[in-house]
Amino acid sequence: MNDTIRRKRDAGAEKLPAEGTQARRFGKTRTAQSTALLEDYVELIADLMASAGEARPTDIARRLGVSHATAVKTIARLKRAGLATARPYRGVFLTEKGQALADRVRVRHRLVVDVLTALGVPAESAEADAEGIEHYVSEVTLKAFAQFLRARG
Amino acid sequence: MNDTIRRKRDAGAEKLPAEGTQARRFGKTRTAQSTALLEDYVELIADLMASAGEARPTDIARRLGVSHATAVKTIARLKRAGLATARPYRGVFLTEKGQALADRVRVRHRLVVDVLTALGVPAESAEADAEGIEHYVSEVTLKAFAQFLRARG
DNA sequence: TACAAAGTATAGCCAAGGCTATATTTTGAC
DNA sequence: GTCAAAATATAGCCTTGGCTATACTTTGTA
Repeated sequence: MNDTIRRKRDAGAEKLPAEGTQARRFGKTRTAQSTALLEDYVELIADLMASAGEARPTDIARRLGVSHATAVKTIARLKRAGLATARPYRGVFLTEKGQALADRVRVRHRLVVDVLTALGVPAESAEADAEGIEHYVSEVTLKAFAQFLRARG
Repeated sequence: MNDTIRRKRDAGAEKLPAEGTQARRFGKTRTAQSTALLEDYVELIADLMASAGEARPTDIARRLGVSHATAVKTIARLKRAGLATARPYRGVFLTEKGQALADRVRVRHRLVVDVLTALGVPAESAEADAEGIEHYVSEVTLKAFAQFLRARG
């Protein structure tokens, strides 16, 4: 029908901001998403081990709001990633690597929640939002957060 | 071999914190992930329309760092979601709904970047991290951010 | 005007992350 | 010691979001 668009297809093309930069940025975000779930699992497993003495697929599933089948499948991924060990019907355990990740995640989570709270976000929202936000906070930003909290006393 | 675990399988079970709450929290995070990508696309399309006068699959793909095929497929999803319209070989346009979403996303993005910057995060990191963070900031938190920036002048 | 290059679309593949339904194992109670 | 219930595992299916390879339009230029 009409072809108002497409007339001069490269008009303004060179005016676009550096695509490379943004592409890399988005790319990183995508990668972060794939690790976010594993981080959640590792965090939760460490939590369950500490509070209940063991981490069972059923508890993990319930806490994450997914089916046990899904939990089991993801635990298999954790094993493949070298973050956890598990033998059939015998519970899940974190490897050293998994424990290290859990520690890092826990610290980061705390920091994000504290910053949100310091900014005036209600505790409940801070906890809920941190669950999503924490996976996308870089080391640099994390340092700035810590600094901010320290300065603020 | 050993069965140290599993001995008393419900020990401490009732000591676990309210699973319902956390399950819902994680559940929300999952849902947010599925909309995050569409938000990115809508945001970018609006940006391209404004800066280049049109939004073409190839440009979208390049800016997002994905293949054109992936971009085309996701654009189809945008159409299904009622956020965009597109006819073969004729570019992508936002619907009213899509434009409204783009506006909301843009405002939110700005707010997140500004808050990060105010906290001392370097501009580049702030931009990069905001790309991931913004999708997980609730309305309540957004309000707190705005308030914080206002109070801080 | 014809044609090559650029852009666009489609098909078919893969892994992740979700589900339900169907085994199988373990456990605790009888 | 049996056996039912609970937990666990497996199989098969779906959607999303990525890819490459291949085919088809559009466009600008020779």
